[in-house]
Amino acid sequence: MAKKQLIMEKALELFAKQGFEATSVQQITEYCGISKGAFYLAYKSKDELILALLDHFMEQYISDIDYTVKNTENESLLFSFYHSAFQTVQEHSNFAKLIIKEQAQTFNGDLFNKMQYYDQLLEQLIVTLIERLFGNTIIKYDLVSTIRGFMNVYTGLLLFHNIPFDIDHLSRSLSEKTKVLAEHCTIPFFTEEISMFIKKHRINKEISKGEILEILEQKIKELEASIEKESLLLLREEIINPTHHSAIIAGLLENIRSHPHCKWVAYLLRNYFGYGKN
Amino acid sequence: MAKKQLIMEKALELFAKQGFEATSVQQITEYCGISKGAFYLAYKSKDELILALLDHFMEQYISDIDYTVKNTENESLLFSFYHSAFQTVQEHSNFAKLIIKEQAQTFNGDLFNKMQYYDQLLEQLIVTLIERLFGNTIIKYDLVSTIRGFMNVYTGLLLFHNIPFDIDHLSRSLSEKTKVLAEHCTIPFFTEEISMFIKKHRINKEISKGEILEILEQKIKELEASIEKESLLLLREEIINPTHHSAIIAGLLENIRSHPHCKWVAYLLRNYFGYGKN
DNA sequence: TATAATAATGACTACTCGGTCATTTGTCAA
DNA sequence: TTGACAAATGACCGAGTAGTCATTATTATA
Repeated sequence: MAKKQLIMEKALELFAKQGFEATSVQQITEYCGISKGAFYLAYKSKDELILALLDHFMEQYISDIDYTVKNTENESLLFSFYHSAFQTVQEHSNFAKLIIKEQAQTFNGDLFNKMQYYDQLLEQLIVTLIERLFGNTIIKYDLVSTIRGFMNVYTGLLLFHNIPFDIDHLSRSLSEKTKVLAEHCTIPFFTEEISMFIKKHRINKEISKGEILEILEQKIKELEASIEKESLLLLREEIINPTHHSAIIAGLLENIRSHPHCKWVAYLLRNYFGYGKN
Repeated sequence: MAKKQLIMEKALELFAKQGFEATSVQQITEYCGISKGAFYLAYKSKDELILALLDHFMEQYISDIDYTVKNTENESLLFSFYHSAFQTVQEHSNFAKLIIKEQAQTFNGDLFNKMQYYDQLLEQLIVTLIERLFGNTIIKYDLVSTIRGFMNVYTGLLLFHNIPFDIDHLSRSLSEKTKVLAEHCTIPFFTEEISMFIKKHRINKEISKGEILEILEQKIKELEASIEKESLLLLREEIINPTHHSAIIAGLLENIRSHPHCKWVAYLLRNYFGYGKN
């Protein structure tokens, strides 16, 4: 599906410049050098393209950060977290621009739900990170919001001013800020009550064992014979009939973690098997 | 111009729900119970309405915060700043929602410039606030970004989750966080170099004496005889031919500061006369 | 080379948008 | 009651939209 990829890449460029609404299918097809019909052979609609685009990048973003968080010692955890996040932002700056611009502004129902879903995944990641570092501090949920605030603001600067940006330095600065807040703050805004209230008003989309198997199945079909495919097959067996040592599973997950098409399924499996340094 | 006001209010409701693009003039006129023609008698175009709306609310927002900052002792300055900001957000929640949703996402040139302009005014306000409290600390510009991050995140929560929101408590919590950062952080991200770089890439729209006089003139025409009008007339004299004591000017500014139609001109004059507690 | 299967085309439809303007309605003073 | 002026109307216009589909081009197979 080289055509799908082409469309996605070119469309992303236009979306980043102009936004979803303001970019017409016509414009996309012209920019790709294909016909309108060809577009609709690849994607059923403009909306489908947008949703596919969102999935493609958010899955990478989340799974990259997740891997980093799960495989870093506490000492450098905050630094690595920020670094990984900003790294991905810089690599996929067009997508990041698009997300910032479109933010909550989307009124398309499906799109909104998807965004919220990935948003919650990121939040969950941050929560576990904080719990690992600071335990059940009273300002746990304040720290979550604070970290998100840092990420928002500095991501905006990174993307919309062409500053000579030193991500290493930024990450060091932000992890100091986070630690300082964690150690010295005494007045939380989020009470347990309020955070429960927010949690309740969420749609929790848990991914079931069946769904994971489905995604696994599909990825197995996509790949040709390779270490990755082998690993996926073994991991499938392991889900259906758990037999192996956790070290073996960890190794199998390691095999697939950096393959672009496997990142997401690796993320899902890490969570399924409860794998991680914590 | 009751018609203009009606349109603005009703349109704001729709914009907050759906965004600028997604709201048609048709829809606005139906919601107002007027005809399309009537709409175009009040505003030359949809864009003009949007710009007018932005001016109307941002002028209030900025001048309210400015007044608070300029008239609060250092001790409670941070608290008052946050409180004033969140207060206004809560009062004009529809407008705030709109701003958050539309954020940088706007591709209309004029609109973008206006947003950036008000953005810079707010930033300038925060900078002077920080200078007053912490002097020329090395993390001055980091604090600015941090504060903006706090405002963004918690404003989002305030608006999009119907939490029982205690603004007093929130403001106390955030001012503690800000102080903690100011006192304990040692690794600034913003070097003097970077902040200069950003400053350079800005369009600085200074408001001239002439422009202030123009705005004054117009406001004088708008008002009927009243203390406010009287004060405006005296202030105009003062600009053209400065004679009075600064205490008198302060008093005159106080006279007009809370009148909705004068807030903006009061803000401009406060800056023109260099009035403030600092 | 002939045939079947697949990929790609772009004119076309049905619709929505912002904006216009000839016409009608409402409101005064004479 | 009349006439003059202002306020308000909504059918209409041109431009642009997402999506369709009969037709044509390309490729693979026999």
